[in-house]
Amino acid sequence: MPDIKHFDPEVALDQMVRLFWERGADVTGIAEVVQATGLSRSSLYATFGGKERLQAAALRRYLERCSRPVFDALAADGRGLPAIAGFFEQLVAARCAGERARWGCLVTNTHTSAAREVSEIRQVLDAHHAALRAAMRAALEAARDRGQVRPGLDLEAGAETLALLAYGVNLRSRAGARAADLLAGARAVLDGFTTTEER
Amino acid sequence: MPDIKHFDPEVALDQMVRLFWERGADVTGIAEVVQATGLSRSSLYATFGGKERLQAAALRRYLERCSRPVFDALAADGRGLPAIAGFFEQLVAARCAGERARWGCLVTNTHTSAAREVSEIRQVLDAHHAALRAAMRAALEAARDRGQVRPGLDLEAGAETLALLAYGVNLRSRAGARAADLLAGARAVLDGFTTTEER
DNA sequence: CTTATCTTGGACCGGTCGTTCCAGGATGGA
DNA sequence: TCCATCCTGGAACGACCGGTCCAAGATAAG
Repeated sequence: MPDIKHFDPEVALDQMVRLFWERGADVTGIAEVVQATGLSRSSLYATFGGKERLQAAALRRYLERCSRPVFDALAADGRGLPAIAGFFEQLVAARCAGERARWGCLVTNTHTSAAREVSEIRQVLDAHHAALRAAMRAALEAARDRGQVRPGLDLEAGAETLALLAYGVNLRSRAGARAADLLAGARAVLDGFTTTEER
Repeated sequence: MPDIKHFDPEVALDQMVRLFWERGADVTGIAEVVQATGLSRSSLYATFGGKERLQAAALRRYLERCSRPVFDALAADGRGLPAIAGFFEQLVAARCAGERARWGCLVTNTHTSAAREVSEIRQVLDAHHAALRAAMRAALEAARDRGQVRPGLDLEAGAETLALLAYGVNLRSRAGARAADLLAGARAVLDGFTTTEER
């Protein structure tokens, strides 16, 4: 029958994620995508559509491949507050050191992108927030069941707090914040959620 | 002697702040600045320099006119935790309602801009963070002196926490977060900082 | 009024933007 | 092998980008 694609769309998506994440989607031209993926404009447009669709597809893939696994692990981790502390330690380490230091988080970065008005992209932003908040909520519930949490803490509000904190960490890390500051900021929140006995 | 400027540079700056803030500096072209200010390219370049200089000047003006007064008021407010609570209530209200709803914060938005690498701009980002953190620190000290703060709270870390939280609020508000969620998130942090008696 | 100096409007520059298009190559069933 | 179908490379599109330039206008000291 017809010809078949000469490339793997998922591999191409991974390369686009990397590009949009490091450089910023708004300031990345199609020519750069062509160069990074090795594809031609034709293949790009035939497979994904225009630039907004490209950005949306890359964002979805980031959520599924980078965010979701971490969220799922956090939600499934039964240790309670130590799991949340570990989440932030891993986060700060990934944002401030290694190959992706100072890249921030693609979802966080997209919050300020012009494309945030596109409904396809806004939906991913909202889905990300809901998933992050749900994972935090699950970890807080485990903490409450283990008696680690101070009485009177609203778990829903606490989950929102931790999500907002993660956005703050991602944002500041892209501008070169020091890991120690970010870690101390996260620890102060968790200490405030802890029972006096456990603290 | 020579001719004199036919416009007020500060008024023009205010119009640029508004433009960059609402639309995003990266995706705003010089032509839009020309239209918004009513100036010609010549006057723009003669007065401010190229686009990065424009962006830096607008960012500095935002800090001085929008951020600094609020920070100063917070630092001077002796009420302690209620002052911080009031800060977040005002912040959420300004970000989620009124003329500038969903604009976020120009400084927060600039953290993900391509121009964050420009040293002139990075300096403003860092200055903003230092000022915000110092104001939070001052308010926390007042709270400690009034016995509102739980024993063992590291004020420096707590100030960083509150600053990160503010960035999170600004970021999420630009994507349309609900005011109630943001407020609840802020309140949970402050509750965690409060002594059991005051809570 | 003249003159020196600065500002202003707007044409213009090369380059890049996102997008479209088509000729030619590759594919696999008949 | 032939053919219908799809994919690919690359040229080309108009629009816009940030930046430069200069003639004409405005200004105020002499």
